[in-house]
Amino acid sequence: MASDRPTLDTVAAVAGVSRMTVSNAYNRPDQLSAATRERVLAAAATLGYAGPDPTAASLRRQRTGTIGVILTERLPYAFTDPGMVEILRGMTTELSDAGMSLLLVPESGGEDDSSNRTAELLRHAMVDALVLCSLDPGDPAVAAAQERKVPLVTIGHPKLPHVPMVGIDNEKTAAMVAPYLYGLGHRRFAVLTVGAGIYGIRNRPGFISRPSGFIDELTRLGVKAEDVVICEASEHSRSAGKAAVGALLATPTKKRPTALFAVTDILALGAMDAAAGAGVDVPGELSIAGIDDIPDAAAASPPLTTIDQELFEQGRAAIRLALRQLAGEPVRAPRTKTELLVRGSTAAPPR
Amino acid sequence: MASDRPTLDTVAAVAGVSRMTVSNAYNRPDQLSAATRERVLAAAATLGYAGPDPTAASLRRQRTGTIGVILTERLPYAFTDPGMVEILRGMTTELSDAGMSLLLVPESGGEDDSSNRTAELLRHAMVDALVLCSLDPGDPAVAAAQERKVPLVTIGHPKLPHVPMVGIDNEKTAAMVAPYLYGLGHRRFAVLTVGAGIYGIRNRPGFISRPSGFIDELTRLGVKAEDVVICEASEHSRSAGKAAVGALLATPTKKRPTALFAVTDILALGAMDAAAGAGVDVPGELSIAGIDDIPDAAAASPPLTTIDQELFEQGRAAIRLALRQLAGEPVRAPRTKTELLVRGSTAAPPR
DNA sequence: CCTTCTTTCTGTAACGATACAGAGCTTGTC
DNA sequence: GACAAGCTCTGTATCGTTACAGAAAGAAGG
Repeated sequence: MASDRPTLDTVAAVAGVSRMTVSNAYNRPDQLSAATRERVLAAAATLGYAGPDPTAASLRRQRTGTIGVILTERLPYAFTDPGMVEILRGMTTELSDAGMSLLLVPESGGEDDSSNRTAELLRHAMVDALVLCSLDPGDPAVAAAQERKVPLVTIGHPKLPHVPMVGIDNEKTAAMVAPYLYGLGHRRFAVLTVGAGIYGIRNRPGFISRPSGFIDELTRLGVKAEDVVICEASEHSRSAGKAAVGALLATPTKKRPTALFAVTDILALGAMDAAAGAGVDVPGELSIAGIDDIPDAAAASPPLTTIDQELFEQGRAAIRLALRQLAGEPVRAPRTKTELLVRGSTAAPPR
Repeated sequence: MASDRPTLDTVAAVAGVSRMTVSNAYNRPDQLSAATRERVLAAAATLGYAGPDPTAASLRRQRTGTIGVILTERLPYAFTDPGMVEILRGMTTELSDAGMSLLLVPESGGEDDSSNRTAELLRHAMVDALVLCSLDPGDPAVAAAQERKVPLVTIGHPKLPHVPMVGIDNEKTAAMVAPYLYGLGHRRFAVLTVGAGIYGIRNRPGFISRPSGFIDELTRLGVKAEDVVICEASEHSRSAGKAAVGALLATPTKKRPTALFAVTDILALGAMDAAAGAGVDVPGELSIAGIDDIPDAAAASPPLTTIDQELFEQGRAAIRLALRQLAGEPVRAPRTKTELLVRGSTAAPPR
């Protein structure tokens, strides 16, 4: 039955007009008479013409109408992270306004092989610009993205030359929590982060720099290193966060830290789950604070004290920067505000 | 400085080889000697060649390596819906394995104008196949998608001729909740759904068919229509769900329904928020059940009784069906399992 | 030494559209 | 009636690749 797909020429021949007229019928209705246009569209309908081929049109137009995004973790993992989802939401908001689409490039495979696969996918991605989201500077995807020679924007990390970056200073932001908890009277602390080099999941820079920023600040306040316990989750998830503080909660009350700083809200919520399970009162016996202010943070009970880093706005800003580069306008990276939101999960230590 | 972008020809000339050899250097390393390949790549590096243009390559190859997704709601809204996110997660899982990318087509603009805009974007989307997610049959995006003449898959709705559909039977699924609650002893019910024709947000078919499936089943069990109160949220969000049951909770205890069925977990959680705020004990004074089994459902307190409809698997299945069509293999829509998960938010009515 | 493979590389012919510049033909104006 | 100004419509020249078929040259085999 159906032989080859009809093209503009096929339609043009049937409608008895030139190929350009058919093209105009789709793209510039004002360039031809209504009568001709209808005749062309009728011919197209008869032939089952699907409309101008988007790929061919993009090639000719030299633009794709798409912005690509590379996320830290493998794509399916990214969707389990409310913080990432919030960034994506911000990006799509801005893209909606611009009438552009979003291309999510997955990380296929795992282990070391992923380097080649990702680079390969990136090479074939039809995009006008790329946004790199919290990638490790050494990630092969970063190099592959740079080779593409399209406008680039990074979120969180890494800072590349000539590439605008959106995000917060992880060390400084984490450091904000220290004086607050110290001021409440806490002297024994725990830090919950994701362990380095976890199989199958790449580490976000924040998993290293946030703990150190927090601890450095504590040190400055006079807290001794031995009074800071570090808990490492096996991955960035609520359940892993819960599991990671199990041992901590099992230590005798006298010795146990009275405040826990989790480097993300996900982990903080996991810690709250663990506390609830172990019968440890939050904030009565243990204060918990996080970073991100994901939607679940405020809805938790007690509501989680955290630092809002405007993830939604970061997503918007990233796309805006990409669009500005495409338009040839000058770009300068915006400052992202961070604000400590004191809620119910933190209080003075017991006694 | 930088004049025109170098192309394959430019590189070929500099490396002293034919254009095809340069192409092969990138795509088929086994088709040329290692020495030549290095020479070519060196020339490319010198020229600042970004690699073969993905759009041109796609045109020639007649495939994009991308599957497009159209979601019910405007894209930014979709990311606030954990159910949608779960479906997306499933889709990306399957796409990762296939080494393909995901294109999210936004709904730009709002109001009626959106019809044209969406169709327009769909027309330019460079994809090998499209997945339509819970769209209303009358949505202009549905027609636009069909005109594209690429393999199609729908999730949830609508059922289109020759298009495989993934999803559950909304009426039957909702009907499963009725005998369970009735069996617990409940006789006065409330249904929480999203009101029809809300501005700026299109309605998913489930918002209509689920309430009717539930109510029909109740009727069959002998419950009178006057003993079923319908609450309509202004949009599909937790807070709107909370607001929508405010009046309900304010009614005198004697008259108040003892069981509430929310057509989605989001709404159910909103109802739980409202109950908590109004001091109504769940499940002591009010049983609440939802549909979806989103991650937050199990984590809620009390954990939410709901129906698992395997959203993650639905996402995977949709992509699998699309890929199978692309491969020219026969497709048949899979059955999605639904299972009532009885948790802590439902119990026998008071007294 | 001739034949038959391999290996390595090259030309030609699409892939399916759009930008741009202009060609006819009306219409309007004085 | 001549000339400018619109409106429609048409050719030509790319956009930057890859598929395919084969050519040239050296290796292997008898």
